[in-house]
Amino acid sequence: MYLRALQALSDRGTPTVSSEELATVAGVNSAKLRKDLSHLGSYGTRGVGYDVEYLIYQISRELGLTQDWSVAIVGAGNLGRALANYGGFGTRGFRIAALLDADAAVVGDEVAGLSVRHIDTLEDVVSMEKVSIGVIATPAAAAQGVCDRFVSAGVTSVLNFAPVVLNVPDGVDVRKVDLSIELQILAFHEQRKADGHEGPDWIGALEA
Amino acid sequence: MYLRALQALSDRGTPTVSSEELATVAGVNSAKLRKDLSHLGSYGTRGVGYDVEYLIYQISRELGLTQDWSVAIVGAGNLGRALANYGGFGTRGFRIAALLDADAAVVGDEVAGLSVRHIDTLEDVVSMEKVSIGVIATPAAAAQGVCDRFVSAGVTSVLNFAPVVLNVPDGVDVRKVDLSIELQILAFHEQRKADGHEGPDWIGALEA
DNA sequence: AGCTGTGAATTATTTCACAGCA
DNA sequence: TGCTGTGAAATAATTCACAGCT
Repeated sequence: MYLRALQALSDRGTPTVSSEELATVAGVNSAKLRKDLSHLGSYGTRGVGYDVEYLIYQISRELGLTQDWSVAIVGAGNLGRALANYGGFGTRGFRIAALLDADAAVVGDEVAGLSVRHIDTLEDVVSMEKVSIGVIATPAAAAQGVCDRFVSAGVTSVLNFAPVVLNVPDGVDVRKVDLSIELQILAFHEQRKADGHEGPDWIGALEA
Repeated sequence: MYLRALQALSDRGTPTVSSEELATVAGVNSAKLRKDLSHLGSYGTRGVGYDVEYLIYQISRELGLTQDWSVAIVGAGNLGRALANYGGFGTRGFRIAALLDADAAVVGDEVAGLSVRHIDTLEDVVSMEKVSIGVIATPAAAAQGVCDRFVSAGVTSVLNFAPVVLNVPDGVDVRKVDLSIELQILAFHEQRKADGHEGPDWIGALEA
């Protein structure tokens, strides 16, 4: 969160920022921001604030973004292609090592400078390219199988876009992206607007 | 979260569930689950548990998912098409009312049973189809312009996939989906595994 | 003077533990 | 007996407020 706010400031050429300013941009209290940042170390200067570039570097380092991570995407449908073309990855320390698909008809297609490879090469790709994160952008039915292959090939982090819950052994991290959740949150707010804002007062919980 | 867990139980045909079971599936403490559900009302039965279907209905109603919401997607690139084809929407109370694009070359394409319409019809689409949520799946440069048009057409909820921060007037909700955030979280865990789990102990904060 | 870093105070969340109902 | 619903207790997160550095 702070990193994104800082990157926006950096793009704008801002050299330093106070906890007050950065907190406002990030939408939190300035004392909380200072306490959070203090966990990383003392990177601010009293009377001045934080050096934007230096703080970006420190947060990036803490988050493990100063090294490059290789990512393999399985599923070269619209979602897989959208992900491969997604600008945010390349510039944020992620390298798309390969785009794989089970359908022979799309194998060989050029997407984002990559040639789509057949799913049978998954194990080769993982070991050759030292893939540490596997992205599953397949139909629901294929997801668990792909996940199992990732895991046995040694991948321990999986990002799942398929609408199924994946079973994995201990030590493997799975994150599930459910695109309808965001719509549900918007619909909830939309309903509240229509209701004229009456109703229970525990809604703050959803703001995050 | 509870809704998704309940839907999984429902798919499996489970008729009732105890707070203990549902809490385990959802990954929380059972007392917390009971307290959360008690905010909606007393829908459980002592000695038995919760009726899965009834609880799904009650939560859905509270979240505003029992009415149908019309959604317009702008941007018929890979991401827009992936969203239009995303199974989760139709079955969860969201109707894709239209898919719009500025490029005349894609206008008229058939995607997920819809014909891609030209961006100039945005205002017509919003009023004719009573669109309450606008989805922006355009390149970054076009996003703010599309957002402005949504807002002046009366849309008060926007889901933004473009990697820019949108400016909107008060009363308009924007949610930004940043696909690289999920990778960053995985990379962070991946780094910790590689480090042999030493390091600061405030990492729990990222688990959510 | 202007800001950070941080103990102390406050506020919120989570969990315990059990009364009471089916 | 087996569970929910919920006060009370414990724990955690946030904010205040200010000492101390530049």
